[in-house]
Amino acid sequence: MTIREVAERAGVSVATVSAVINENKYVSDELRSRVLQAIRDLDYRPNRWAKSLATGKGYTIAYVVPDITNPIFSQITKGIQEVANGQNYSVILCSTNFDSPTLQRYVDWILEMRVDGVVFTGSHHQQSLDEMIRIVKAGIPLAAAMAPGSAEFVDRILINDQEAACQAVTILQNQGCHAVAFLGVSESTTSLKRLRGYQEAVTVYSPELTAFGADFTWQDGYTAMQAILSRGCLFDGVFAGSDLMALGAAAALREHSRRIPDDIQLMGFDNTYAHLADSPFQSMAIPAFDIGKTAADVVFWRMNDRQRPPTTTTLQARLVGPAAASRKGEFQQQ
Amino acid sequence: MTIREVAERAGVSVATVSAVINENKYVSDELRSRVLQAIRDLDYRPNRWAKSLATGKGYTIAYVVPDITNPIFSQITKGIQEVANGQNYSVILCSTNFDSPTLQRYVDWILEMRVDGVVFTGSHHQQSLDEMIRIVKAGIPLAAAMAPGSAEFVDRILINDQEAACQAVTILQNQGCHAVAFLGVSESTTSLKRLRGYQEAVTVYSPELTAFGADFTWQDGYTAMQAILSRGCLFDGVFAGSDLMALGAAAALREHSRRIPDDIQLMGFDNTYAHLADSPFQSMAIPAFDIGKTAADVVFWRMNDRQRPPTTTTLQARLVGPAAASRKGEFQQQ
DNA sequence: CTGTTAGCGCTTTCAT
DNA sequence: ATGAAAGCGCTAACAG
Repeated sequence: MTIREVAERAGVSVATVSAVINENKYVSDELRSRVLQAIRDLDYRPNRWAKSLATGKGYTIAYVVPDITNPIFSQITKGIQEVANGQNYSVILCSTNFDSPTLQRYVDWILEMRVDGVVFTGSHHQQSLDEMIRIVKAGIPLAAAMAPGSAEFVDRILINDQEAACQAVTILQNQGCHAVAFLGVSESTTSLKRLRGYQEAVTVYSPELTAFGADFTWQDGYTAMQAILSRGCLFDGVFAGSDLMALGAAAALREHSRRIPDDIQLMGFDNTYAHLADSPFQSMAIPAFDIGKTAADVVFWRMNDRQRPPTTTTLQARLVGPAAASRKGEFQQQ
Repeated sequence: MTIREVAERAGVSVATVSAVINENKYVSDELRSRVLQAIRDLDYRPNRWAKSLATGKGYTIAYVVPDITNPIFSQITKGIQEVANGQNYSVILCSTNFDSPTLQRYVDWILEMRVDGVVFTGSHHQQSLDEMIRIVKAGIPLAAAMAPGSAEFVDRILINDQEAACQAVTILQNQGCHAVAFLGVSESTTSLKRLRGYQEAVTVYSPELTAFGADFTWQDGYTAMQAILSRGCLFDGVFAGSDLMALGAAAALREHSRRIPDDIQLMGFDNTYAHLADSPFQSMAIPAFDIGKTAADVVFWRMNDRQRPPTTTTLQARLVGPAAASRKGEFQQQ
């Protein structure tokens, strides 16, 4: 089913058919309706490959992400989709599963596909930076969402980690906490920023109230909390690096017969699971959907101005309390 | 950067360059190395659009999904990716957010893109069926994962809902439960199958031990559990339609001072959140990753045999208990 | 207003 | 073993 067949059937030239489809040239009503009829008769659909080849535009943007299973990242995906689809672009998902060869293959593919733009959420590993460089060098607009600090050569969308952490701890203090523990992740620049915010908020910084895991998982939260508990120091608040860590911490606290929120105030980060806990806790919500939207906006914006120096957009995390939390988890199977 | 420039630089014809790249014709070592060198020098990458146009193959398969945020669906995505990438195909994500126009736009797009295959997870609404029909009519191989029963005209990948439900209830009974309550979803064929399995397992079927929500959410589980509790009938086990429902049910039970698992044995379905609960419960795990893999396999298989009548593949749900559950939730931020 | 035609970059006979 | 050239389906000057 080609444009030529449509043209023949309608008794016009291919140029006319093209003009009708793209509505970019004046065509008499007479011919237009004949063409439209032929298109319907034949159930014709323009071939995107040919169109892209001829125009040099693919109308696709790629989203590179380490793990689509992560709720934050799938929310970001949604945000990207929302604005991309609004501009008639489609989004190609490149989920690398934290695997180097996979990441590299995807970037190769992105380069071959002549994708119009890329949103990138990577890790702090060097490879992420290298791959971003390859994309940028190829002249493809790229926005890095929640990128590590070292990615200043590219448009970035960040959240106010330090400030948010400071706010979170301050809120706990205002709610009556005298000593807030901090559960972080070593080797994470994000966690480091939050630690700074924490230090900013506490009047005196006691290292024995902090503990660090290898990652933002339940297990890391559990272990870190145990570590602090075993030190025997007093505390009445806990600020965890992620909701999953908070959940792990809650389990550890429970084993030590500390009650939430009676004995201990718990605060998570990212608001992915806070409302599902037995004793719902507060959490600083990462505006993941908006991050996605903003990242896509930045990509489109960059498409029209390739010269401007790299930009940084900072979005605000916001507190979500047990009261405010909607318990309506979305889960539909069919 | 075109194949012609590479050819000129290497002092050969474009046909030779093409042959070197695709390794499908004999080329002397001499020329091959000159070509490869030129490719490196120019950092040349073949243009996928042109290639696809010339060959009629796009090496992409699309995954249509109502909501990528749903952990089950993102697991399926991973499975699809795994096999697709293994065959050098890429996966395009079409997340419709349960929105009709979006779904339609995506299918239009799939048709224009001349995608090589489609994996479809839809709802039980008529539109899903209609869109699947459009795709199939266009001659594109399509596998429906967890599709409603009415989609027999297409390759399907299902799970043994009825049998799994029967097993789940039987397990509860073997663990000492005398009366198991059932929390389902009205208007869901999946839930209906599970209800049948439930009925199969219980010796006497008491409708007052069942309740149905509008969806598989926390809230629905909470409300349904409340409904049963308010009837005052005795029960010592609960089989919920999803882990989220189970979590909601747990909250309701807690409010009525019923302890898990001391007073009540709780069983979820899908194993998405069971291990995160305060009192971890059992759950029938949906093999989502395998569903994705199988669906993709079926698509590839269908690509090579378009005549064979539609197939149905059934995968087994399996029990995951609190003991077996790994508490290592995956959650990495950066 | 409409049609002719030359590409877009790659593959693939078919000669040589 | 290599190259010339004819497409793949569409767009966009350019002519009329």
